[in-house]
Amino acid sequence: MAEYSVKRPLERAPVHPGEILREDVLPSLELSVSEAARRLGVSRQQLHRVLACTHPITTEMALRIGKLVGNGPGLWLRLQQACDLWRVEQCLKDELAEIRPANLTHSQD
Amino acid sequence: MAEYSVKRPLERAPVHPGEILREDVLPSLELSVSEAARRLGVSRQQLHRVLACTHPITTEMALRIGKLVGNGPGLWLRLQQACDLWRVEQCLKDELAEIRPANLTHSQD
DNA sequence: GACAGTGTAACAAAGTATGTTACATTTCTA
DNA sequence: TAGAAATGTAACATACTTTGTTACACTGTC
Repeated sequence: MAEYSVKRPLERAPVHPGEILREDVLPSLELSVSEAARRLGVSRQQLHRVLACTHPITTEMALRIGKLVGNGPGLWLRLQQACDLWRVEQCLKDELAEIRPANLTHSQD
Repeated sequence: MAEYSVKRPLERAPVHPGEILREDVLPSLELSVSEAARRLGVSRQQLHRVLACTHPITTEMALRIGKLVGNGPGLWLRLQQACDLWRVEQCLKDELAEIRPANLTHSQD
């Protein structure tokens, strides 16, 4: 049986939302980078950085893109969060290993 | 009938995750602020800022807290994201109103 | 060839998360 | 009651990050 939505450590980095935006969304909307940036109200370079996956989709960016695309900010934020989580988890692996989970000293009353 | 999980603009700010941590989680674990900070590997002041809801739970913080509490980073990140979204949406309301949703010029082939 | 779109880089500016230090207040305890 | 520990609060410095601006080279297309 398949293990649906089982959370386990990812072995590869999640897809950056900028890639989806560049590969799928903008082409299907027939929007150029320049025009998309203009309509989003950000600079062309900033959008380019996101599409090149060198910069994250911030909360502000997610709101803008969600409005332009029409699906809201949720999807873009979730994708970005997965990327952040993976990256920070790598950097922090050693430090996290030293945090001992706290257990309740006695059951709730 | 209740409107389960219907996404509509929130009229009040969501609860900051620091409040839940301070009011419910740390007390039930019988952890003082100082000891929790020590076990999390952060400064007492930094944890205090989170508990006082003046600073956000970053991805790094969520990983630390999730490890200590035992439930993983997801819950804390979702709560924080809701706060971020609400705050940025307020500040950006005027700018977002000027973004016209892009519609497909013709149906997919 | 002119021109618009794109990729890339360097730089500055603004914001932010965090640690450190300091001090006052509260709470526990011996 | 005196002292110690925990807490709330503030100021400061540091490092990092997001963003805009400017500049330049490289495509395409008309």
